[in-house]
Amino acid sequence: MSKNPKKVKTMADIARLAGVSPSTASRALRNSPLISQETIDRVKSIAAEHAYRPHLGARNLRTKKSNVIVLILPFNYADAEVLANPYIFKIVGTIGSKLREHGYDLLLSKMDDINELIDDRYIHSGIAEGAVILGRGDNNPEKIQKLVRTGVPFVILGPKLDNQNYCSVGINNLASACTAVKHLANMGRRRIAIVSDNQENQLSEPYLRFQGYLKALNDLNMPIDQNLIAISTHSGNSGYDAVQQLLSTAPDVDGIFVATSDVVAISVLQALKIAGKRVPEDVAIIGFDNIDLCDFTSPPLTSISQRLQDGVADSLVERLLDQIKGDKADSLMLDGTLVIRQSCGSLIKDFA
Amino acid sequence: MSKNPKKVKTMADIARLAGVSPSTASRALRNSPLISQETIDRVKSIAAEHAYRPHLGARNLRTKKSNVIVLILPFNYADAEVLANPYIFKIVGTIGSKLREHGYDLLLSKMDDINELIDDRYIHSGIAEGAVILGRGDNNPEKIQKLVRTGVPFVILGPKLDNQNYCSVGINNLASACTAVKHLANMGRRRIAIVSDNQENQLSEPYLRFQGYLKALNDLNMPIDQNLIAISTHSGNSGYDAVQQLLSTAPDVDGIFVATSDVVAISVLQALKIAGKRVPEDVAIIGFDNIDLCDFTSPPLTSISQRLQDGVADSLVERLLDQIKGDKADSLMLDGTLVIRQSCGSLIKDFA
DNA sequence: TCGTGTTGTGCAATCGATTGCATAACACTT
DNA sequence: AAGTGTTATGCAATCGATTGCACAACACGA
Repeated sequence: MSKNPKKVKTMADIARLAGVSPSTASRALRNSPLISQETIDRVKSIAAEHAYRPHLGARNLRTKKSNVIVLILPFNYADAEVLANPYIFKIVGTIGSKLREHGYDLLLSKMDDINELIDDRYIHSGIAEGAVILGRGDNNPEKIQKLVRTGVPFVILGPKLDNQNYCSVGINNLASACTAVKHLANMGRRRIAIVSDNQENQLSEPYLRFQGYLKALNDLNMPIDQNLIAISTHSGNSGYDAVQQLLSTAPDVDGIFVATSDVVAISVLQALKIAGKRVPEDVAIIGFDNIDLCDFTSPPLTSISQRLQDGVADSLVERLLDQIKGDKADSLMLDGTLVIRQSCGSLIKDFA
Repeated sequence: MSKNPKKVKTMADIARLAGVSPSTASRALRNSPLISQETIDRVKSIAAEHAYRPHLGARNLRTKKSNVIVLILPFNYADAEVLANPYIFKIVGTIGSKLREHGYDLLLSKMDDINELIDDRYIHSGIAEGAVILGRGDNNPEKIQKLVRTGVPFVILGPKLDNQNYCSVGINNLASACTAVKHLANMGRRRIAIVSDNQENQLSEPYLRFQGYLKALNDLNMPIDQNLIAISTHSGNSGYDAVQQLLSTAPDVDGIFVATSDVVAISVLQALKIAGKRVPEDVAIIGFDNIDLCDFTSPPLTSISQRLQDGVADSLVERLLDQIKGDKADSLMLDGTLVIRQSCGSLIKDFA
């Protein structure tokens, strides 16, 4: 509309055009009760006419807010393996959506060095106000404690640990794994294997899931057999190796809990078929994450939902914003939900 | 180390401790040749001792740089359908990784209103310096032209259109689709169907892929049969409906080019199996995107690679940074690569 | 000894919006 | 008419780092 909108950039320009001071213009644009309605209307209409937008960098500098949250991904950007997991993507989308409702943008980062990233590079430098950390990854407790001491607001997506002095939101990995394994047993499986990834870190999710597996067997008075334990990476083809191993060491395996992820579970499914096993007739499978694709494998894959849409994302965002406001935030741990499809041999279609 | 690191926050603090002026401190920290080596060393060691980090918001305000690029996702954050597509995630990871190498961070956004987002909310307000737009989405050419006129640096990931006056980087969708269909024909298929999504926008990728399908049939002197044309959404189960339709209107279909995405192609694969069709013996399939999962379906899915890792991401980032520097950037359109696996009935394992 | 360079530093303005404080304009009471 | 409020506005400092310009200190040749 206007001939040269390029000329009008700052609030001072708007103020000049409206015949008021910059402070009045600032207040008018923010509907300050200090300013008369007449002035507010005039300033606003001039601002609108020139498509004026405040410079958020300048505002942020003054107000010490940035309206940005860093999202720390549990891996290197270039790490195609884990990045290919649709579950991570779902997390990004769901949490991003919630944060946006509160006026926050999401900045992507990776977990090369959690201290460097959060403390120095992002928060103290004014880029972001807080962080969402997707899982503890390989970070040892000391590293997280260093982060806690900086006072940076953050929430970790993951299970709550014993004596934890920071905020996390997630599902009970141990209990959920236990539920999955017990379900396989309830369906009549007696030789239940686990496929899991690196458990070096005793506080990690893989470790907790493995403990859940052990607990279930223990509760059921079933023996623990090393031949039924296989290790995977997060790669989409690591299920092949795991199946090969299991079929050679325990050819009578009749159930597999794939604790790593659904992505690996799907490759386990394929590998079993290639090996001539029927799923679920010969071998039942349960995965972890409940990705959308579970509905479309054959047979559809039973899996544990981390309840992103169903409490976790909302609570996580709420608790992060609480901390930014200066309040303390408690951790939250929900029970995972077993979403039953055909791969586990159940006839039940859905499970409350 | 130091007793109260909290007290030292700004460059003025460092300057005071070093006994120099803030300007000298600033120059020292940036290795200005104006400052003596002795002073540089002293200032730097004091800064290091106090773990000082410059406030990037303040720097950005002064230098008018933000080192942030907005990534416009081709859908609403909350739109689970498309978000579940692992291909999008791969894009984010690959482009994010490249940008990081150049010191840029990635801010996520969605394409609710391309004008609002880029022109007002991000670039002119100083949050970001440029944008990467994942596909043209539903934006009509006028909208993109408005964006062009604002002078905002951006690159669209997608094919180059005729008479295009802005920068895009991507593969030739029409030619790639044509290649796929011709490959099916070369494998002896004579009743080749297409599953494609919304083609309302005549400049969109679905439209171009459909044109490629028509061109291939035309080049091969094969008839165009409306019964061989099915529409899908991006949902992971929309392949079911498409297959149902095709099998009823054209029961003799022996090849399907799933132009929408591999995610849909996978559901087409499942649907065919449920319908009792063997793949590739009865029906051959080719998908689009070449997602990692293609290796793990049964049979593995032949697909068209958009060459993200292989030219597209690098070129896109390079051209965006050129524009930010003030240079013009040409568009680039590569040929997609047909990655041959078993689903198309080929015996060839890989294709150069 | 007086210019003329060279080198190193500091002053103060700047980026653009916000905000504490002062004050002007006006009404209204006693 | 003087005093007390109320309402609306402007001045100037501020957030923290950067940078053009001025200038001090010193060396050097003439």
